[in-house]
Amino acid sequence: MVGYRQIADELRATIEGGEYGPRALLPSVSDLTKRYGVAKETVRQAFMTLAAEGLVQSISGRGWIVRPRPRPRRHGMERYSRSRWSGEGQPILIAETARQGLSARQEIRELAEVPAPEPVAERLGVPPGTAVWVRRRTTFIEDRTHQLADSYYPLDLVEGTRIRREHTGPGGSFARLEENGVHLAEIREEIAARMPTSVESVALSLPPGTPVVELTRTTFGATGRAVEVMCAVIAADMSTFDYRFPIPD
Amino acid sequence: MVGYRQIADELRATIEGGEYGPRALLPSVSDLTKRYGVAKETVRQAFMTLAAEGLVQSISGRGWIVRPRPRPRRHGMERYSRSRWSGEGQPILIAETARQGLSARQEIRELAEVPAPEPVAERLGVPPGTAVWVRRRTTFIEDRTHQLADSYYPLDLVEGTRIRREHTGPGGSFARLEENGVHLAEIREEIAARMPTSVESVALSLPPGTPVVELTRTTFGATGRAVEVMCAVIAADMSTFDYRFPIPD
DNA sequence: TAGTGGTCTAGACCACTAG
DNA sequence: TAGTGGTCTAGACCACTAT
Repeated sequence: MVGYRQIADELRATIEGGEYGPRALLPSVSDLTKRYGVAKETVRQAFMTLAAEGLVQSISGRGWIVRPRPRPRRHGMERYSRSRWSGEGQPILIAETARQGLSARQEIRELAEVPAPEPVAERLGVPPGTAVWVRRRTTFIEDRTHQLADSYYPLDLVEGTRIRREHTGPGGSFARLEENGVHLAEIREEIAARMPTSVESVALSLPPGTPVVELTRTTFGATGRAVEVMCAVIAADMSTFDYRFPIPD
Repeated sequence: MVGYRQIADELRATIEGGEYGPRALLPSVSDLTKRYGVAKETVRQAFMTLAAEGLVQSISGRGWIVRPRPRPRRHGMERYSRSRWSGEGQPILIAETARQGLSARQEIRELAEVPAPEPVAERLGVPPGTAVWVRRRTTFIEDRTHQLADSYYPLDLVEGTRIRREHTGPGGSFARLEENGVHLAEIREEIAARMPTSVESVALSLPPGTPVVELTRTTFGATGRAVEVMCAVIAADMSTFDYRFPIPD
């Protein structure tokens, strides 16, 4: 008896064998029902299995195609280089993508004073619920939604600065923090991966079978104080992260 | 008309609302078909949707449960500290998990001389296809499969060392490389996330809806030569990665 | 308009678990 | 043995695309 697994396995093998390139139209469901002598739902389940693996994608009214793999953008440590954002620099993300020949833009979703969520409070070193300033923004690369990023700041550091406004000015919020007397010294990045919630899936227009990377960045001043915590949710198929460090003692 | 999306949305809301804790048994499919007045397959599709999000999991003969989220293991840079593996140390992974109060073990899947795959050759700085030594191993944490890790070495560095054997001895392969005249200096880690292939899914016994993290580690000697490339595939729900670094100039 | 996939039904048979 | 989910069928109706 032919089952959906077998059909999925054979389709997977032919795709991975290179017979169908990115965006190539696969045999239609009704073709396959005839070829295997099974019901339509059985073939569909095979396709759904591959979709959950991120291998294929259905296009309304056309059929199933091999899902194109976007070339991922590299997030290296050098994107934080002081020389890029001090002086006349641009915000980090925009500057960094421009260097890679990609267009990028961002939209502010919210600017507000909110109680610090627990993971943020912990990293800022304040009691949970302490009022903090949040900038919630959505960034786009080549007009595809790329990440949802929420940056949290202690209130005293953003008081009277352009961090509270939509446009933070040349060099972005890093430059504004330094103008406000904070010398930025160190970055901590924590990375995890998971499947998106349904809200994120819509907001990032993720095809089924695309995980997200959760990046939590904590920025420290020279005194060791945490001055910013950014929580970002990033489409995994558009990103790789790159770190270099000496072997610790 | 009640569709599978609506049923999925309502189930998701009650789960996220905390009504059902980890491993709690959800209402059965036949309960829900009665409650919503729909066919069995419709309810099943709702559950399948949530399974792909990693929220629920079916248990044969029992029903659908809320999927427990394993507490992830933290991979910090300090796991590479020289003091941990020089002298009488243990291999890095085993030592590191022991510090976190977890049992770990590893099984060697293959020890062989193979042509370097392209990504490995590129990082080792050799032409693709150059013969290299590979150690393929599977690691387990608390007896759950945790990662598939393949380490590649230039042949001249493993000649006559215990890196070619199943047991590399105290301090693991890092210690053996240093004995062989390489002073280890720097680590590069590249991280990406994706859905597992079907092979990985079986090998790591991943529940549906669990992504994997691809970690590519390159180890450099003091002269700048790449002396090891490790390609690891890790269950994402068991891992977070943690980096700290000074803001570059 | 013909062909594509998306959703849903009502019922069948299976393997597995629990009492 | 009764209840659970897993798979499959044959057919229905829908929205969408291409021509």
